[in-house]
Amino acid sequence: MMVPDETDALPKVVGCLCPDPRAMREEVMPCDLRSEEETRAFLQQQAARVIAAPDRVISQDGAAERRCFRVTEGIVRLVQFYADGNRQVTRFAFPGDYFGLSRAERELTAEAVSQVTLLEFDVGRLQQLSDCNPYLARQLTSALRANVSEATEHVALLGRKDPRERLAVFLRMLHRQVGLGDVVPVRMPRTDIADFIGLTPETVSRAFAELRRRNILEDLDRHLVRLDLSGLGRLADGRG
Amino acid sequence: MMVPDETDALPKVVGCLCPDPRAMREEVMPCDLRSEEETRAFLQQQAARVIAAPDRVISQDGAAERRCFRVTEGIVRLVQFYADGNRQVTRFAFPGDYFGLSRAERELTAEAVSQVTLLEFDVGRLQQLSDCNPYLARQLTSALRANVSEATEHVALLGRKDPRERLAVFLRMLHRQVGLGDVVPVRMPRTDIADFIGLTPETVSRAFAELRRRNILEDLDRHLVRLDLSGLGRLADGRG
DNA sequence: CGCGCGCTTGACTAACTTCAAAGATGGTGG
DNA sequence: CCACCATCTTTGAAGTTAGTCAAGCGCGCG
Repeated sequence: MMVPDETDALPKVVGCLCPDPRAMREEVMPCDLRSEEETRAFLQQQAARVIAAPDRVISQDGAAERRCFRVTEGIVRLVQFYADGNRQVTRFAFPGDYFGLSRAERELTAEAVSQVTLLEFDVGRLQQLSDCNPYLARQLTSALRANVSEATEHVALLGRKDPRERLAVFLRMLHRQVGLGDVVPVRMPRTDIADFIGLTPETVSRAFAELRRRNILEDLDRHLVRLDLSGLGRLADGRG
Repeated sequence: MMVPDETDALPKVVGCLCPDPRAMREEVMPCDLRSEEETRAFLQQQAARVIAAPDRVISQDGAAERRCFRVTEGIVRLVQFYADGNRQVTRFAFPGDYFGLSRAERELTAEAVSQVTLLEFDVGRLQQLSDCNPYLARQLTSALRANVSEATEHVALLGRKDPRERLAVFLRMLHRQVGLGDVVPVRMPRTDIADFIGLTPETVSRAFAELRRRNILEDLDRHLVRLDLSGLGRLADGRG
């Protein structure tokens, strides 16, 4: 759903600027915060806590115009639904990740993959706060940069790779975000992986089989795999 | 190419913070800038001017570790090269766009599509400046948000769409960025479009033919097309 | 213990890529 | 000014690969 009026374009700087914080003196000013810890604590107060059970919708299709979230626990998937019933999983958000910072992400549907807890913010408010607090400002730009990096890698994954390579890149991303040594918990179902890497669940299953056969992947448990990281990297980079 | 040490993670806030700009008093402080215009002018001074002829490399494969750019004129493509000779065009940058703000983008190769002029910055320096100048800070976060939105749309394009739909989404993106009414200049060659939307040049050509046949697209000139925007939108959204 | 859901595997089909060649286009030099 | 050449684009035919349809398996839950 397009919302042409709401863009990511440069907004006018209004409200709380650093040198001029007199307007809202009755509350604790973000300008007064002198450390990351204080900033974090202050943010907690600004946020609403949200809990969602697996497969529940957290925010729907742009209905939450101005809300963004920070994942505290669990995994969230951001999904684009198409008229023909197809889905595109655009992103998985893990603990610590923000989502909804950009317009395009707010137009997606956010669903809980696992049991999830979140903090919910108003984007505009967050932006205002970050004008006068460099700690928050850096946290937001950092989140956005990570977001761009991930999306860039996702694009590379989807563009010109065969199923094995796609799965390899996906598992490498997963490893980077939630890996413990060479062990990675794979909590999302095959259908979510399929809609993330642009394949059908059947093809994903075959790709898993192929990685097992090549001894790049070994199942430790239903939702836990051990990876040969160098082999995985070679495959992911198209040198496997 | 992975550079594990250089991440998009939250950096420590050091150097120029708003309330404490005493350290570097001999030069004009960004904190002193009171408007977007002054900020823009100041930035110009901070930047190196770069010119590149069509198909010339602007920055290679992460060699420019800390440099980012702002396009002044022309079109830039950000490309990922694979061992097998394949390419993925990750992004086209148009006048006004920044690129290289995130780690992943700096690891790509930037090439001129057309004759190009750019401003070149040091990312860290830009970050520092933005700590004390909310105008610049907003410009950067705005650029990053736009970046995320575009990448998100690109992912949706690549995931679950047939060639006609991919081309439709691409043309809609192009229209949004450089369109004039229902006319859009398409300056990049078919091979670049192909590597952007994850198809071969032949398939792109066939997709163009299909759009022409459906009267969604009409050639005005070699590099200029007129679009039926509503038809294009339907097709792009999978309702065509 | 049995049912349901998700994952896996197999056979067939459809779609995109590949390979090949002809048709435009623009730039250069005679 | 026109002809020629290199490059890019379009079109056609054959080949691969992932999608589709269908059935079987296994794990977890009631």
